[in-house]
Amino acid sequence: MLVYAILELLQHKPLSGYELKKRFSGSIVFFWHARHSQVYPELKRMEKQGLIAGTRVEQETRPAKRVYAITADGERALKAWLKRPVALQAVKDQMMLKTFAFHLIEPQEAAAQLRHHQRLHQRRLDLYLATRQELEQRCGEIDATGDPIAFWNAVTLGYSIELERSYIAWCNWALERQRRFNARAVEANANGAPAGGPTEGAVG
Amino acid sequence: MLVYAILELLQHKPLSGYELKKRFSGSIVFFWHARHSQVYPELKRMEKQGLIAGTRVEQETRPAKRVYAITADGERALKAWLKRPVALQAVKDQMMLKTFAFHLIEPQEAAAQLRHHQRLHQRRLDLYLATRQELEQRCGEIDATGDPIAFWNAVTLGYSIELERSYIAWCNWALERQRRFNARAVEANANGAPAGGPTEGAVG
DNA sequence: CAGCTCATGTAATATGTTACATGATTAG
DNA sequence: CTAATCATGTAACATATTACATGAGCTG
Repeated sequence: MLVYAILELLQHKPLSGYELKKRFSGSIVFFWHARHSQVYPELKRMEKQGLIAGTRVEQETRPAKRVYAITADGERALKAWLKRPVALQAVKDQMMLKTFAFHLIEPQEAAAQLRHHQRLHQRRLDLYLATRQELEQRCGEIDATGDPIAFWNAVTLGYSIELERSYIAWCNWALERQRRFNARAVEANANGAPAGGPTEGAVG
Repeated sequence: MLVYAILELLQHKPLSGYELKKRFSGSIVFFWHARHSQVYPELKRMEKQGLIAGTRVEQETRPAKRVYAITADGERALKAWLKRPVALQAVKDQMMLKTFAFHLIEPQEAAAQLRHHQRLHQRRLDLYLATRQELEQRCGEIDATGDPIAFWNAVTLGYSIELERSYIAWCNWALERQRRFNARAVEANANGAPAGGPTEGAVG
């Protein structure tokens, strides 16, 4: 997949490994990322395959760099991939893995984790919203300008924003449900009834 | 991470590698998964570390199996991990990576991809909803029973469901936006104005 | 000259996927 | 007897992270 992420970035304009790495901290990083230790070897492999072509570029004030441009072969490969249907991706979510076992820790600790996580996602949401503002300022009303690059950029950004909002809303919902759950448990305890042991078959 | 996923599953009851693999197709698979080729070696490593203990169990009608139980050390490790705050996870989304470059393919092809993807997520949502129904039937009104295992199971399931709904809604939104975008482009074309070239700086 | 950014790499390790491989038992 | 399920593994490969390593040139 990294191959295609790189081809996408080079399709806009030729870039060096270092510049590519920085683009992976730009808008594409919202749904794909890579470290330079992965990018440099990948560029060499791609050049050997003929998907990209590198040229050494001397600079006046900075050290020389190796700039890669996408080739005709590279563009064909990219377009072919774009047309192949994606399979459903498996979800991997550490926070959910933890939450699934929150019955093992104290309720207030679980709540703290949820609040902490909510703050992190709120910060990320703020970043995304700022990015969208920037995009809109640079490109104006996107539907009006008719620029398809800006258009699809806005569409993916819209997804990223929705995702963060979902996460934040889920944290709120989970906290609220937990409050109600704990209140009932305390109430049941006060009435002398046990709070309920583990239910066989809840998992699986 | 796989270590903790396995510890979580073994915390409920001892399981063999084969049974574990199957649990990874149960409710936990909605946010974590692993193949048997990863599970078996991991179990050996964990046993060497003393987090779990395996016993050979003979069976009457089936081949013998090796059942692993969590140890006191394993439980400590699991609880310690649960209390450590999670870092924000990087998003990796193939569909978004593609969508970001949809300006390179025909609009109707892009739309087909979006519709296809929406169908896949709808199927997954249906599975999740069925799972929730099952859970509610088995455990009754969860807040009432007071079972914390079932409670957190329901909370994570709620997230999975929300996630799929977000994706489906996003597909609809993207398709609708694309229709409007294309309509304007056609209109602009009819008026003799070009539909707008690539905008420098839309990416980065 | 100390610390920063630019620029590019390698090595060790960890994680994850696909394919290969084996053998028991059961149901039809 | 044949296909399916139960049960467990290894090997090769692909992907990704962390740490190590170097050196140019600019800024204060």
